[in-house]
Amino acid sequence: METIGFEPHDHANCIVDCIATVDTQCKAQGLQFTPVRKRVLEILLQEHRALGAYEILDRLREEGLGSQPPVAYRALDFLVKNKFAHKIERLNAFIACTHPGEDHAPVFMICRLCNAVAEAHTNPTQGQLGQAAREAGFQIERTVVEAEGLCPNCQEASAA
Amino acid sequence: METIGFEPHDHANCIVDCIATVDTQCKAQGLQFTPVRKRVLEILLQEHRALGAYEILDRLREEGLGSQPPVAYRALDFLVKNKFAHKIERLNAFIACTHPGEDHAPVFMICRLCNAVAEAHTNPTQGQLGQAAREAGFQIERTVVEAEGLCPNCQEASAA
DNA sequence: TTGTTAAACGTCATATCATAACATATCAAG
DNA sequence: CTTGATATGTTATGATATGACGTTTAACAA
Repeated sequence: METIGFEPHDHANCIVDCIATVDTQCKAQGLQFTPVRKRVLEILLQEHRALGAYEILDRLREEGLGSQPPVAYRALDFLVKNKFAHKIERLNAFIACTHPGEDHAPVFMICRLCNAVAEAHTNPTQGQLGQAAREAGFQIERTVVEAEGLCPNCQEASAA
Repeated sequence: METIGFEPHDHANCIVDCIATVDTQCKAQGLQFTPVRKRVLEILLQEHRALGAYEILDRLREEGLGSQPPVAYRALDFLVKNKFAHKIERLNAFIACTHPGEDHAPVFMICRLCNAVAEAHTNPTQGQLGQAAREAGFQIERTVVEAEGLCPNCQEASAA
């Protein structure tokens, strides 16, 4: 289980790499990685926090890439559907995926102070949720797993 | 780990019992279980599915108990804050708790066909989410765990 | 009982999040 | 270079949620 989000890292590189990976995957799968879609993913990648659709729309508008809500929502739908981004249900907001395109069941940790969001992965059929589902005879198709609390940096800051 | 929601049960009784339990707990904790709050909980208990705030508001309006959104939202806030009800983030909707007042970390299974919602409990600090949090140094305060899929009844129905 | 204060309620207005519908434009394949 | 599918631009509206403020009610001490 690896987690990306709270530690410092080579951010410029992470953006470039991620865009390149998605580009490759779109070509391989016959998906159109259009300018709006690419720009939305770049905007998401620039922050390791969740952005609301209208925050994204504001930036697109400044750049002349679209000014109406459906423009942002359609790009986000594309990214989410293809697992290049995720929706954080608790925040009604979106975040770039740290493992673009891989079929996975993400788990999020949301810092309530700095709004950073870290993504980790689990196997949904294992663990307590999987056990509860088996006991209930429930067939899981998708999972939403989000924890709110304090990231390591903000724990230190608030202890001081 | 016990789960309530997909099996048939004595529903009238479950409503009465739950209201009585909440009533007792409110008295013990000095909370005001007002008519609007009680009625909202009853409305939620009548269904084992999640109801939107405006669905609840519609019913309150029919009964003359309030007609503006804040009436419903304030009652729901009270119920959620005191763990007498939960918000299902994935649906932006609310459901009565099956273990009113107990301090617990609920887990939900949402049937995408019949919209039934079952609640189970886990220990958030254990399991894969707890492990991911420990590895990341993240301090969990609240969790949102929701699975979407098919309940036992709808699996049978769709297999037929 | 009454005065005081905190909590709850009624209401209006508005903020925030999201999509339906339809016309136009672009792209990939035959 | 046409055709069909996909993507975009735009208008309008639907759905979810909260801020603000005045009034009412409840809890409680004097």
